[in-house]
Amino acid sequence: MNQSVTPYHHGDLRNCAIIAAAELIESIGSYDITIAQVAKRVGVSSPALYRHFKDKDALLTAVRELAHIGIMEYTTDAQDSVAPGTLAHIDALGSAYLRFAMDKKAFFGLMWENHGDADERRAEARAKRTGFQVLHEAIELYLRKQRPDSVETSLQTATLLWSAAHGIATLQHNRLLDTFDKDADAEAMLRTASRAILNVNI
Amino acid sequence: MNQSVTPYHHGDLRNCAIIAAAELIESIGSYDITIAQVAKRVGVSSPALYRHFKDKDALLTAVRELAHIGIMEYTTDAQDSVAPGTLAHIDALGSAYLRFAMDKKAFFGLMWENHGDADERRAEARAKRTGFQVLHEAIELYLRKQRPDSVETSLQTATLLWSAAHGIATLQHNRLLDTFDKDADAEAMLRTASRAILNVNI
DNA sequence: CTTTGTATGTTAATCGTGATAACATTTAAA
DNA sequence: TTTAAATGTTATCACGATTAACATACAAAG
Repeated sequence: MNQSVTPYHHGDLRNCAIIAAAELIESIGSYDITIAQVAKRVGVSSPALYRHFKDKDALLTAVRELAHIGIMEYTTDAQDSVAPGTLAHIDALGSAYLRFAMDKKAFFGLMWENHGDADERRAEARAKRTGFQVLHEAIELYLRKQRPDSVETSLQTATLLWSAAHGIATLQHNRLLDTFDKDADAEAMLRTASRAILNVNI
Repeated sequence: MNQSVTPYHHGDLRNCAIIAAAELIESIGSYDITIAQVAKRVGVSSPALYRHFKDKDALLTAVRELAHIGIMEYTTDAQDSVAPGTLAHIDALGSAYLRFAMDKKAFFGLMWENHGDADERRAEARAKRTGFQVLHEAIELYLRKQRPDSVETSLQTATLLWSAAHGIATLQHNRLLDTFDKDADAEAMLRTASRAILNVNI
């Protein structure tokens, strides 16, 4: 006869908690959230979350995974409209990175926090490497076509370009680009950097 | 007749607290410190610190100022041994930035946390701009001598080079350079980036 | 079916930490 | 001196992360 309202067992608490945490982070624009807030959002008591996450950091690590998926979506979308291995392809990847950093500020910040135990760290490093490889392949393809004599430097070039993109994204994220150059345009900067590093005349 | 041991009034608590906090941060390699730890280190009760700092963040902001001074020292030292406006000068500045990031990991991380109220933010932005101007001047001088037709781009160039340096420093700080390219060498990367962005043949 | 163990929730309680309140001691100015 | 302003001290709070102790549901085994 019980109308089965809010059953004792949630059924999918782990996933719901991760999503709730992500929504919360997005809505307040900061990853400074509390377990209690997440629990409340899912409609469960705080300690319940500890059945699914070792500690608060483990929950945030799970959210970081979502963030990685999110940035990967931006990346994938960006690639849809460009020809593989072109300069436009590389630009699109950079642009996607910068847009993710600005659109999802809190997630972007969270992704580069490094906490968590050794295993979590390893898993994250893997996720980042996977993202990196997309850029690496685009650059390798580009070099193969345009600068075949420089193909063997593709890894270093990709690492350098990622660094440049990351630096621009991070400084913009901290509102420092404006501080240095009030007319700074992150995307234009990255295009300039790409061309310089790929040694292409504008 | 009192042997004046630990007088009631400390005398210079504000400064001592800042230094104690900095030492603590350096010693544990993290800026995740507590007011109580700092108070204990100075030999005073926790609430005493609140007579000198609005809150914990205000203390950390003060430590950040020290960090800015520290990076400025690295920068100044770096300039001593190079001729102004040369490529070597620019390299030296970049190298100083990277070395500070690795030598003083916790401080470097702390410097880019952005918390604090509006005033504190403004003060920090000013400090960062001051540091930036050192690079900007070096680049302007360099361009004036080597690429006079590009002098008017000095601000954009400086902003871009800072971004590259920051990206490299940050990724190295997070152990990601190794993840992407196990043979990555931060200083070499930055030199490559500088030359590419300044459009100089190696 | 029931029994029973495991998974998963709940409420109560602990503990660390930032912050404030209320009170004490110095210092310095009137 | 007397008094006000600074600067310390010892309670105390509030909050948030955990953990403890207990409760309920589900699922496998007899």
